[in-house]
Amino acid sequence: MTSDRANPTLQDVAKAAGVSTATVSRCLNSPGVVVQDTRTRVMEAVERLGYTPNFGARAMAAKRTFTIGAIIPTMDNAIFARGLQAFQEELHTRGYTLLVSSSAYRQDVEDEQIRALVARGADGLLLIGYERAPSVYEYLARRNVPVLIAWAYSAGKPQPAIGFDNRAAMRSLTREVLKCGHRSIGVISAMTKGNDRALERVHGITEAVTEAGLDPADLDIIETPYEIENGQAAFDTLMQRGAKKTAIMCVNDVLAVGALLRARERGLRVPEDISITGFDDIELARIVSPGLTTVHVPHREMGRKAAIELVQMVERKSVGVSLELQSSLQMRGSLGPASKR
Amino acid sequence: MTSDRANPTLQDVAKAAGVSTATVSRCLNSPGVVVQDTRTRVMEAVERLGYTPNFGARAMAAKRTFTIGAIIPTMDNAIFARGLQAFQEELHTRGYTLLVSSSAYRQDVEDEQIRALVARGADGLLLIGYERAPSVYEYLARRNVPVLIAWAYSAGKPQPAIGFDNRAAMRSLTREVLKCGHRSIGVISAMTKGNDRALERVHGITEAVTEAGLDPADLDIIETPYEIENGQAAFDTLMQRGAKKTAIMCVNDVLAVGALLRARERGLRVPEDISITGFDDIELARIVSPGLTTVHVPHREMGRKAAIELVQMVERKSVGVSLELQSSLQMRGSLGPASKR
DNA sequence: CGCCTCAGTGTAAGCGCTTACACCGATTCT
DNA sequence: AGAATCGGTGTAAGCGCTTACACTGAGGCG
Repeated sequence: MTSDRANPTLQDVAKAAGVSTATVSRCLNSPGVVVQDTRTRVMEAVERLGYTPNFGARAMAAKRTFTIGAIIPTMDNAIFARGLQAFQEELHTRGYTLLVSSSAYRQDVEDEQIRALVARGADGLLLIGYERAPSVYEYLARRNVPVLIAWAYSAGKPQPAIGFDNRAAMRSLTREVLKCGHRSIGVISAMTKGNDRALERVHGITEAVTEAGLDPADLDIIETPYEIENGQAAFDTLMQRGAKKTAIMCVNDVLAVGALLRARERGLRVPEDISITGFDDIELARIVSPGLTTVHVPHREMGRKAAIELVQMVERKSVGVSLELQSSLQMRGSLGPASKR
Repeated sequence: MTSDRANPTLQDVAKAAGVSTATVSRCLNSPGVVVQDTRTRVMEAVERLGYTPNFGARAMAAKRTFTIGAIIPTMDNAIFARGLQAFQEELHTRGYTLLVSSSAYRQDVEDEQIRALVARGADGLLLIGYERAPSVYEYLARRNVPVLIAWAYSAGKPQPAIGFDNRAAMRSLTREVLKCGHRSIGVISAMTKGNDRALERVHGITEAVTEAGLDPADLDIIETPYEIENGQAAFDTLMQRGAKKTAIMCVNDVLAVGALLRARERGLRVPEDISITGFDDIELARIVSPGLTTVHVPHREMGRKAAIELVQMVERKSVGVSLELQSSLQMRGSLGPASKR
């Protein structure tokens, strides 16, 4: 039965090496405690049989999986990719494996995937942004699974997070835009429902505008899903309605690139005829011409530090501390003085 | 003990609902077989306790996980993202969950991750390209885990695959380049070690060149890792050595974009002074200006069909059939007539 | 009216692994 | 020399779940 064609088990290895299952297990998990001679014999049997431990069984017995789960809104573009890559690398050096799912920016999907990852025994979870149903946090707390929020940071939130202040960053960028003399500004936002990063960024714009003594109601704001095409379409809409804009601020680079492309297609010169700004500083931002003025986010640093902190939490060496990283303005060619009409 | 603060188990639910564990299990897995009344009682208990089945235990007992694993070379750029997204979506509609890891283009890492996914009970695996150690295929065969190859297709390989003929596609693109009068061609390839797609593409170029009666030895080929920066550096190298090139063919869009940027930085006009081509037709290709002439790959279709076939294989309704998809040339501005010196 | 059938449920045997505890022979100490 | 110690190994009890099989009572049948 046990030596059945198929999957060798600990039993099989033990038998093959002439030791007990306990010894085999020890060879695999704490080799130091087994004497050299036995160990080589066991390892050889492992090799010969092509044995791979059954993860489920192991997790069940050990109550640890050395697995971290991450759920990102999308894999479709590069925003999360860089940070996640760094996250994974750091995790790897610490002996953890990363499991990733993407929620397609849908809260119900995210919910489902959180449960899936927990059920799979994820020792900890990395989630993007704060906004989700309280029941989700309750569930996680009850299951005692540490969670770290990334890509966002707001003082005063109960959840540990590592990220930057989306609102403040956008505020500074907006100040620059205003400094260039722009007064009629269009805003292309991602869908803010369930996406607190986008919402914070929009807030940053309105705050800066207000602070400059302007009426934020004059901002022409449009919300659209996260695709280049939508950036293009939104740009059209914005140009067709209301006062003539001299600047378009986008809450992320993908939408900004869409706007930029469309501007070019419409024969507008950037920034002479119209300025465009983004957020995130993904690769695209420096590829397009003119380069996109945007907010630079320390993706890799964030990923790396998130990994470090989350592992601490998982190993109960930390209850979760928040960390605010600094974003910075990345000035490129797409922002210029407001065109005098 | 069982009602311990922490994770409710089947036991707990059973007790709370006043039924046996078997009944709870049945409610969860084949609700049809349980009478309405009991079922609602159980479901209510499940809800109340916030119960989530332990995946490991379930996998161990049922020998099925409804999980598919995929290992891609990188998440760092968009090549695999689109196809993977489609793959995941299709999987989801069929009740499967996708687990993704990235191997950073390293075979040893891939190897490790294959084992990790198998250990986690992946019912099937999606792998990119054919090239890997035979021992890996043996391992998978022994463990009886269905594997589907994607992003590549070569007739005559034993493994089922879904993809396109990288070599033939590059051959046609090269023919176009030759048709434009280019005779001195530089090639920027990704590292071909362990990356059969890149190698095939290079072969495609040499074949087309040979077929045109030229000497493939005149091709100036350079290999470099997969980053925009490297494309830029490679472009410099290529321009500095050997005969003056009129066209640079890159085995993928990322490198091509790097080359394009550098060309621009060096004050070269594309395509008047130099032509540049890519491969993959990722988003970047249409963002840059001039747009990149490249090979369009049906990413989403590939992802979707891969999911369908792999599920068939996992459910033992197919032993794995290969499917060749058609790629097509995507002509944009970056390819033009050879500059007459 | 007793027997068979069958739908609905319970019982219990694993699935493959980790680990507390027991055990044993070889040192080391007094 | 005998006791205490200790490193190396085996024994066996779960971990939480699925499922073959056993059981029970209600309805249909002759």
